[in-house]
Amino acid sequence: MRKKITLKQIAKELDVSISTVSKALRNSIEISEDTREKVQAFAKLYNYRPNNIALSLKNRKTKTIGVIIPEIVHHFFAKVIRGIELVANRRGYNVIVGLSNESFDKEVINMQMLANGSIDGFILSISKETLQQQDYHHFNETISQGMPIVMFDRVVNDIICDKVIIDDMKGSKNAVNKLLNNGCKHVAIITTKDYVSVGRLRTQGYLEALEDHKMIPNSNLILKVDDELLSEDHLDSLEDEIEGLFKRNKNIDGIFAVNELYAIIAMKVARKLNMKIPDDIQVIGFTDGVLSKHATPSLTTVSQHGQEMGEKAADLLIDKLEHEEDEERFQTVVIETNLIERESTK
Amino acid sequence: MRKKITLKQIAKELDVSISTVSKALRNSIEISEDTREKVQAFAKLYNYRPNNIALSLKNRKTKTIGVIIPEIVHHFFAKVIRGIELVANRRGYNVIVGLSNESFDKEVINMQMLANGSIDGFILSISKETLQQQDYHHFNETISQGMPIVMFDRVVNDIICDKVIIDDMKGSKNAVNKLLNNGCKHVAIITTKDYVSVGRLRTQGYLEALEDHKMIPNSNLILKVDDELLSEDHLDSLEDEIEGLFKRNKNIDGIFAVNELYAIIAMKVARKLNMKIPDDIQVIGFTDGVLSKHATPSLTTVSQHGQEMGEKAADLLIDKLEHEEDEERFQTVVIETNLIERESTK
DNA sequence: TTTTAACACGAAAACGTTTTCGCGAACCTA
DNA sequence: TAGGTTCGCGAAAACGTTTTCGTGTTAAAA
Repeated sequence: MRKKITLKQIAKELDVSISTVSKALRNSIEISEDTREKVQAFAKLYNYRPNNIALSLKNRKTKTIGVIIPEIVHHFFAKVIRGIELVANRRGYNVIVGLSNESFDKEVINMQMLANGSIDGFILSISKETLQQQDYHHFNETISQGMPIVMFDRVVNDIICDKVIIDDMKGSKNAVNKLLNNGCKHVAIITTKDYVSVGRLRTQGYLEALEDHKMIPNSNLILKVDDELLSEDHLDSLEDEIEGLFKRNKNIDGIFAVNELYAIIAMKVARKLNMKIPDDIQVIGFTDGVLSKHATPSLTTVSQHGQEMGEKAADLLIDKLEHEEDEERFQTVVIETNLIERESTK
Repeated sequence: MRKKITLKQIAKELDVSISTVSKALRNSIEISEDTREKVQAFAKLYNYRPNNIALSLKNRKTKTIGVIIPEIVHHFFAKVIRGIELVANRRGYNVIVGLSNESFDKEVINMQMLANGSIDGFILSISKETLQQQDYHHFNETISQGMPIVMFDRVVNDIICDKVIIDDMKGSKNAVNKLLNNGCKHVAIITTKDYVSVGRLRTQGYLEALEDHKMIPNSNLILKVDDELLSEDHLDSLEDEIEGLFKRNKNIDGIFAVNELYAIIAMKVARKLNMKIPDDIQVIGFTDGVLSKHATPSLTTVSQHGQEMGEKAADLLIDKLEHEEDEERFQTVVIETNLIERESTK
């Protein structure tokens, strides 16, 4: 077992000083060609690589960015990470991942674990519990210590930092417009409780689309699902809720769901009730995941461009890290959504 | 903006030495109660936290583990990461993620980026390209530098290290047995080219199950899909290939697919050809992902327990990191698969 | 030959910790 | 009072780098 070699060991072997070795490896003109070649040959032979930790300590930057997300087994977040990793790597950064698991405490702990020198900045999406409790002190503290944060998707106005979001309202408005233009007269929405900002905004988009079409929203057609239902065991009761929605409103001919799963389950229920998709009922979901693409019929959906969000977030963060100039200028980047039309709409 | 405070600054403020501050914070008995309280109060006030990088350098361990996977937008790998993160966090470790994107070069580069002091050990699953080229020097070099590796799922015998795998052969044998016991007479398999070890093993399990039932394998019923087809654009040709399989073998009444997507597409094709599932044809997939659960009909599948694999891998690695004793003993842990029966089988 | 300049290299500090060792002061024991 | 303990604290080394500055040797200029 050959442990990693250090400058000191090279210096000793070659009977020169550490400084000389360091300079020789960095091709300093201070060092004679002779010595330089000797040192470089030796270093190559022993496969010398500078120790990252030592560099981090010296430079007081780690070239590592911390990513805190609520959940990783999730198509959207996975895509975001892929985007982050892509540009981080391209720009010479590593990515540390922490999962909050939608819990406030885990979010705080994870951030503390990383904020003590391990990383140069954060990219994160806020956990549901944090959104619910509206306790953002850990974000503000981190920022006030001079560590930049870029938030994506689930953001909040109270925190002043760079943000990457989609226009949830516009995206869902487009989707609902599509349904209405396709002739739907009774479009229902399956959404979440309001404290999830994206749920609230998407509901708003739905309402605006109706308004534009001079239609009066019918509260019976708005189903606000309790988020807990997403935990695996409760899928059945989610199904029941949706079935209830259909049965109470026999005339439903369009469904807009604020996420993929809701839409898929809605389609399942529709099928069970012998409604033909898209003839009797048209369905649009949000977030383009693997389910939308491979469901039968495949699902028309609002694409969120997770990877692009990740890339943009990473670029914003690294820009901030590398140019202290515009330290105090924060931007909110809006990624355009688009409607991917598939078989669930006409 | 209050930058993070250091021992040195505390020492200066309180007019004591750095050593005293350090000891006081760690409750050393060397320090008088007076001083201790004074220091701790000050530290608390300024929210002092030891700098991780400095600790890493001093202790020559980073309490960070590096994870290299081929792809993150993938249910199975995401589950593994979740498992890794879970126990890593519980045991005081961070997780750095690198994506090889199924490329040999990116795998090598990623490992080099991390192996220079950034992490204490690796957990990884080998990229397809690496498997194809059978070039494992980067693994061996890393190991010979004294950095432990735990491999999961896609492993290879040539490398001596801890491994976490499933019994692919047994899992698929069970699945095919299920089909045969359910009365299928002509079971086809949709698998990958042989260089993907898991594909090869699963094919072998299929053959063994046939043999156990005294059935003679029919090469027409074995479809080896070129992996490139998985790249998004080629889904259509994958569908065509499967349709060809069905049309050439009108008597197929069972399908075993070595992954979820192949199974889903097979079901799609079957439906297109007006075959009823599970009456005319029964289908079983591999890897329990979101598609299997939410497809219609839902898919019977061999569950791979990704999260458990991740947890086990992390435990193995951290055990090795923290107990140098059994440094030279390596184990291969086999996680049991089980068949999740759903609507696609009788 | 003397002064100057260029050259080649080494010493040391710094990044932020922890820990070993040493040392002075105060206290106790004989 | 002399010697020994205990107490409380500080100096310094170490982890592995990079970089600034100083210094001795040699070659060029006067």
